[in-house]
Amino acid sequence: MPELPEVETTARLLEPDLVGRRIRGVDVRWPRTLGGQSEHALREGLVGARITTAGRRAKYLVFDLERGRRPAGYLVVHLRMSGRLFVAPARAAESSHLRVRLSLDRGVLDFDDVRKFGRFFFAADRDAVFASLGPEPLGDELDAASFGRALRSRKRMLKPLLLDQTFLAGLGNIYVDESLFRSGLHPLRRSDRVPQAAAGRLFEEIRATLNEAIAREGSSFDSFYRTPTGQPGSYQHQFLVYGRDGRPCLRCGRTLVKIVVGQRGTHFCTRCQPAPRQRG
DNA sequence: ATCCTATCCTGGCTGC
DNA sequence: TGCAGCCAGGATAGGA
Repeated sequence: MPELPEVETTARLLEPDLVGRRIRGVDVRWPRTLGGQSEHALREGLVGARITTAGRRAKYLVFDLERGRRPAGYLVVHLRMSGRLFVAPARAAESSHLRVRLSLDRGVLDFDDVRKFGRFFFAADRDAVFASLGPEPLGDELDAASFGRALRSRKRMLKPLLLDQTFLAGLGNIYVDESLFRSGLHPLRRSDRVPQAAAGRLFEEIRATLNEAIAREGSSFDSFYRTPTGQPGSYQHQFLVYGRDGRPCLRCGRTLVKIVVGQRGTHFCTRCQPAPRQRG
């Protein structure tokens, strides 16, 4: 599933083909992909604009637009579960679940999305879109001490808290499970009962996990995530716990387990991640 | 404040 | 073989 590393990879690989391109036309095949925005508004925002950057905020792809050297809003895309964004030659065959196509001055930008959860829209104001997002785990506004303070300021289980994009922006189910295992923290531990040393460890393991996943262009273990070049990522080969329930822990050998927390499959080792005492 | 559930969706899988 | 039913999951909304 596209989380921070997959979105970062998508932005990086799209950049050379997209930056400098001018948008000529907009073709919407599944209107709900616009998330309530009208097709007219999308067209008004995009047609004639030039793409000047390919970046990421949390799990959103963000493309700066310009008209005559003046900033002119943003193209914002969220891949959600199964979205794929890639540049193709203008006459290439359409992918099987095409939702939006932008005609460019060179080729097309296609948004393909099997499950239709993805979003693709124009935003005049970037802050309005991202107002409720928490800090970037790889950004410089956060360090181990402030992350520890943030954990202590909440009274939630670690797993749902780390998935909460208003608390920390960019983690999803896979990288939360991996980071908790690497930190030796049980997913049901209460955030305000994590000692500072362990909080600092968690912070560093989150960053290390994300950086390692970016270096391998993300994780591809089902038919969904592929980079814009169509290649799978390779971080799935590094998974320590995700999807490994029933198999031995690579650290201690105990059989890994899977439970459901907040309706999310949660994978961990009962020995390496000891259960919290009493209720948290 | 936090938790829980439902919603959106489809393809792939299980079980009969 | 066919088919019904279930599952995965990011974000969000509404209720407890």
